[in-house]
Amino acid sequence: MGRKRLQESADGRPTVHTVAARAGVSIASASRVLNGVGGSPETIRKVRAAAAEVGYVPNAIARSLQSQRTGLVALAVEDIGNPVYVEMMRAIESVVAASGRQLLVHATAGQVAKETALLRRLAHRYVDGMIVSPIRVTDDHLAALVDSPVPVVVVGQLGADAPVDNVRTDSRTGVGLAVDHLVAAGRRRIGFVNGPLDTVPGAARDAGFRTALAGHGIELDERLVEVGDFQYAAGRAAAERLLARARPDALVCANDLIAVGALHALLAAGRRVPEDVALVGMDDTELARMMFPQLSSVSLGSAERGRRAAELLLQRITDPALPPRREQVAPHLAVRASSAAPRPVLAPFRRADARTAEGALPLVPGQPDQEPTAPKPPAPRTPEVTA
Amino acid sequence: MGRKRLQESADGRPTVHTVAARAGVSIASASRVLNGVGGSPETIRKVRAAAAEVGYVPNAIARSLQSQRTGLVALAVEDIGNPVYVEMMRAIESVVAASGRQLLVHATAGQVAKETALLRRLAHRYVDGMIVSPIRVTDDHLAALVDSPVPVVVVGQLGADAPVDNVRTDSRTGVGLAVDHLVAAGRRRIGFVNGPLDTVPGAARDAGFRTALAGHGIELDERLVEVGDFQYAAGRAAAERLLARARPDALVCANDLIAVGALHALLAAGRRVPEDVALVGMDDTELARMMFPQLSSVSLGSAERGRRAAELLLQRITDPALPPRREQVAPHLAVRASSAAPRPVLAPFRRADARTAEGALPLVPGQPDQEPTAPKPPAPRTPEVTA
DNA sequence: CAGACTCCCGGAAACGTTTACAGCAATGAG
DNA sequence: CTCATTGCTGTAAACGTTTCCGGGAGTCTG
Repeated sequence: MGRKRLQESADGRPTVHTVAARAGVSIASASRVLNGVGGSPETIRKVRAAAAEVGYVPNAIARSLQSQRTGLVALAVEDIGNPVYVEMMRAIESVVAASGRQLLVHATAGQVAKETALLRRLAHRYVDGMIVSPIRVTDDHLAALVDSPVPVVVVGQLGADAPVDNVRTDSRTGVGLAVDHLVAAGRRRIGFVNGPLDTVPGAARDAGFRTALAGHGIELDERLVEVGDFQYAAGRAAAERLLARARPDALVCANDLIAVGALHALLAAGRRVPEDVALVGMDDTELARMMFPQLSSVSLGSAERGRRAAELLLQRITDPALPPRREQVAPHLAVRASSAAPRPVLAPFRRADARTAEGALPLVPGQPDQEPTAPKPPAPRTPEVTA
Repeated sequence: MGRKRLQESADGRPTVHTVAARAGVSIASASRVLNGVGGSPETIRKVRAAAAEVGYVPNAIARSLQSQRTGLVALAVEDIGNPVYVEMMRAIESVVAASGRQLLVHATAGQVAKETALLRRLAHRYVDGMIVSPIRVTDDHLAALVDSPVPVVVVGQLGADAPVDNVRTDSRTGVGLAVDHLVAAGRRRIGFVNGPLDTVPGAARDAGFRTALAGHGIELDERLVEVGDFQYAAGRAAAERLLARARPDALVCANDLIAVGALHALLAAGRRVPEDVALVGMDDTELARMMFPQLSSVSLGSAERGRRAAELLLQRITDPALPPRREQVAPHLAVRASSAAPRPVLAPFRRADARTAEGALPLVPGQPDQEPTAPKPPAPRTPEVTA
């Protein structure tokens, strides 16, 4: 004869069978009581007691198999050390939590393979949906996204035709805001420290920088452009390379981590910020405000993008038939001390290293930021919680 | 008659039944082929083809129900915005990934209820194990940890008797290292900006600070102690309160975020760092190196703790019968520019506010750190048990 | 050529839960 | 007093996979 049907799970933990047997009722009754639907007072008492005695804890996997949902939502980002993703994550979390679900985060370290694998694994029903923010988008990627078994929302640029829910910003324009601001402040030798050009944001920002300079009739000196990756150390190294061969009077950085690296490089090289070199970062993370001087930064609305992505996802989870949607969040510039001092120039700018010191404001951090300058609050969006 | 047994899942996606039917084989054969075990060449061909045609993707939930494992490991931390957790996470991730599993992160925002809920939910079998790093430990908490249905490893202090795998550091001693260093550099009016005292690390660091001062025969001026929380903004505010009522010549901060806040407060108040006030943070995160001047910081070995915790967890997953283990990682101090200038004092220190400026090194960031000075405090500090 | 061995296959049971359905007792109305 | 209604209950069928087991065909050995 076969192994007698036990009432415990393989590893010895109690199951609903255990509880039912102990309470002297059927598993159906036990399950009902445990879920709080139905049951006579007496049955409820017995089942509750039995469950407590054996320390019953339901197996969520089994429950999910039956109910076809897990109550979990995943977020896959490239680098969880980048504060921009932290802000995004917080925004997503609050929306997701409000729906009674739980958010799980996975860092992909920008490896396409890893990210695709995650999709192909988690998405195999471990989660009810996921939000991914890829910085490189390959065809493989796209394919995995398009026929994902669970709803997916992408934060970031994606081919216009991709039938995937998508929340993006316009970082080309964003870079333009920074350049406009610097030009208005009299800066002309504007440098750019970017991330890898084979990433979506890297390419967009490069294009934005060139377009913006051209728009002001400034010819680009290629020695003023340097590329690293989107991290602090690489940003600093890239800025050092740039400073070794050129004398910018302003630097635009492709994100705040790079900007912090550049700030360090500048100070170490004895340049004053903003008097000698004005500095503008991107993403407008908390990090920008933590620096001294506080960094001007182009906000790409990461919290807002996160919030909207989460809402899109929840909608799609409840109604998978929805057509693919695309939303856009406008960038805006937060001017702070690192670029606030107008460069006192009288005549058409000539000598790049004719720097003056006076005229620079004695900027003290702690002053309220002169918040968003540019395309003022994009829309009457619902008030956002995050900073 | 009842609904005919369909070969598709409820939501219309193909199942192994679909594939088997289409390939003209049994589900057992289909499953075998899909898992790469057995199958004749012909069968393999047919099944593969069928799977590709219908776009079959296995349901991981069902698989997990059968195999009793998910291949997922969760990490629950309080604040994912704190770089110390990012470092820990990276270390854990690399160990976990090497074992073929995937790491999921959940931020609990320090809410006990949330964390316990996570435990009670994820732990109900969604993951094969989890690492949690609670900053507040309640009885509820402890109970949830002890009888978690899946293996749990705690990073942080826990009652000595708790039968839970546990990797800790000794932050009492850690604070002592900072104080020793500052005293050796001639500082006497040493302030302390701490996190909440009702947290485990907050309490431990407070005790460490008091003990260390006493060890040097320095009487503690309570005005030099201030409390916020473990974030940047609160740290800055706390430092401002402290500076408004006292004139420290050094500040120890309970973590690097607070230290950055304090740095900001100091610079805004016109104090030079390190000439006027030496500054030491804790956790030795990347953030400390990103500041200008770079911050001295007490490393609590977060990456190492993460790595060890992950190893402990993997061991326990494979062998749940292991007795509870406890490991400890020793703190050490990284001295950098923010505290490197010895305060030039000749005679036994007298007047607390008799500060001098000369003698301070013109410290340039970017110099190699004078790495770990000493797990070498004056007295062999009590190796610390619980907090 | 017979027997043993190997390989592949399909049926069916399991993983632990939820839930449709039907039976049954108690209650209320007429 | 009868019948319909209500409220619980238990049986059993799902959810989609993996895997044990027995049977059949083919191959090798003696």
